[in-house]
Amino acid sequence: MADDVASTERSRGGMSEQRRRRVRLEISREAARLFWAQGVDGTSGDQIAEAVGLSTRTIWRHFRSKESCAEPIVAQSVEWELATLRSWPPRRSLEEHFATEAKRLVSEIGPSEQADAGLGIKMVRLAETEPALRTAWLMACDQVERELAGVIATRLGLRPDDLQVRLHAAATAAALRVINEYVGAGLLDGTDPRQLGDESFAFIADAVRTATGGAVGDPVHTDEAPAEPDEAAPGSCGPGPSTTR
Amino acid sequence: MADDVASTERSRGGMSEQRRRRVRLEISREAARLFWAQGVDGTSGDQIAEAVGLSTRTIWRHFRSKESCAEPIVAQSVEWELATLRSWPPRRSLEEHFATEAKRLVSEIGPSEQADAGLGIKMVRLAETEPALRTAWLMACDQVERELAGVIATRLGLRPDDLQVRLHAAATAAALRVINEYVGAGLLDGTDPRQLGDESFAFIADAVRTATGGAVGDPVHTDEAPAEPDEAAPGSCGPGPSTTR
DNA sequence: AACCCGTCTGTCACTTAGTGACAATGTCAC
DNA sequence: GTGACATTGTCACTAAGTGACAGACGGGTT
Repeated sequence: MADDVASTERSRGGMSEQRRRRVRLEISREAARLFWAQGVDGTSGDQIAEAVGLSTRTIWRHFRSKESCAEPIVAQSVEWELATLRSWPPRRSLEEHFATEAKRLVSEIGPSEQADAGLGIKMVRLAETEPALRTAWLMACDQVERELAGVIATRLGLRPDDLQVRLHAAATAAALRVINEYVGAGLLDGTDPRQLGDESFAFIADAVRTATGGAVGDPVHTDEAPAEPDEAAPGSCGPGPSTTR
Repeated sequence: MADDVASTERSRGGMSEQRRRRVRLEISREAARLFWAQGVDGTSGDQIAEAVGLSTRTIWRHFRSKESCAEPIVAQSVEWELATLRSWPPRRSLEEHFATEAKRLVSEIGPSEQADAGLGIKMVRLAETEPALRTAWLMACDQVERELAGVIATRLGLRPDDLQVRLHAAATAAALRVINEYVGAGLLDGTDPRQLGDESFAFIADAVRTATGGAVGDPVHTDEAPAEPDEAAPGSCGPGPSTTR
């Protein structure tokens, strides 16, 4: 918690990169708290600035608009899914990978992360009624989509801007968004977090397979011998969901 | 062409409903034209008002924000897809329906509609770089998603707020969005519209099947005897039905 | 005709989100 | 230390958007 900025890169031109993200996150926390307590319209830039202890001008230096103040806290709430997808080894199935990563996550999470996650869920909930916030949420999902395109492209051996890849990424990201909204709503309504968490892993794996027509989800063979000639023809019949559980 | 407002409903409170939509569309046309010519930031509310021949105050009476001025023209550019999905008879396949509707559309389209469609495509293109406009585009896609939920729910015999339906709708809407962006970019780059049009129909049908894991796209049997036992269990473990709600 | 009534619109004053410009401070490199 | 650069604060300013009031249009009643 001490001001140890030693080990971080600050190659040239100030302590940016890392410190900037911390400041943005700090602002975002306060903004989200106020948004949830008083609504977006009921919260002014001056209030946010005062709450975080900075001048209003500095707030606008870090965020281009009031609503976008919520972005970091929202982005962080999907960051773990993103990181999980990013670190998905080619030779593992989605279910396996999510199961192990989820375990690791549960053991590593601290109270601060938990609070942030709660704020993120609240922002997603607010986004359902506040169009201004919906932008922030959809932007975060947009980012997920972009990252997913990279992941999927790698697994299918195609380029990230390939139309098929983009379609898969978009469908998957949309499904993830719906699941996040569903799980978030459940958590706010008091559903048992543990059960909901377990459910959500199954949901995610299932949704990814479905949204990509079964093309993404199974282990892939990197070297050669595709052995799955069905991925190019997205016909009606579903793929064999080899539950590697 | 004449001011025949007779046949239209004006059940309560003035000629609204229809006239209001015309005014909004008129504003939207000019706004889109200016946005494309000078960028969003380079266009002021006063300019839009002057271009359309109204006072600035009236613009804000019709639109809650500058960017949202683009919404009607964007919404109209996806309206035909929406209408096509909406009128999709249960017993037909998606390919059949889109093919006949596309023919009908080509014969019915006029120069005004064509101009509007061009503006819509330009707005979608602009949305890739102008975050303010991206909101309008994503909002339109959001509307598509909602309508799709209804369509899919009907075809699968489920409720529109069923999680599975929402997942299918979200994935499908996302795929449609990507196709629209792809086709729009192609049109602006000078690809032959006819060929691109034919392509897009195939894309859409294909994408809908893929995005829903094959659950949506085929004719359905309304009365009974599903004859397609694969649609209920789209993945490994069917978590959906046990909604703890 | 005059009259009323409701809606739409314009004008103007006003709040607030967001920017530009400049000065003050703080930090690193030397 | 001093100079270069980045961050922040202060203040004046533009532009988005709202509230309030008044006039215009239009249609129905007598």
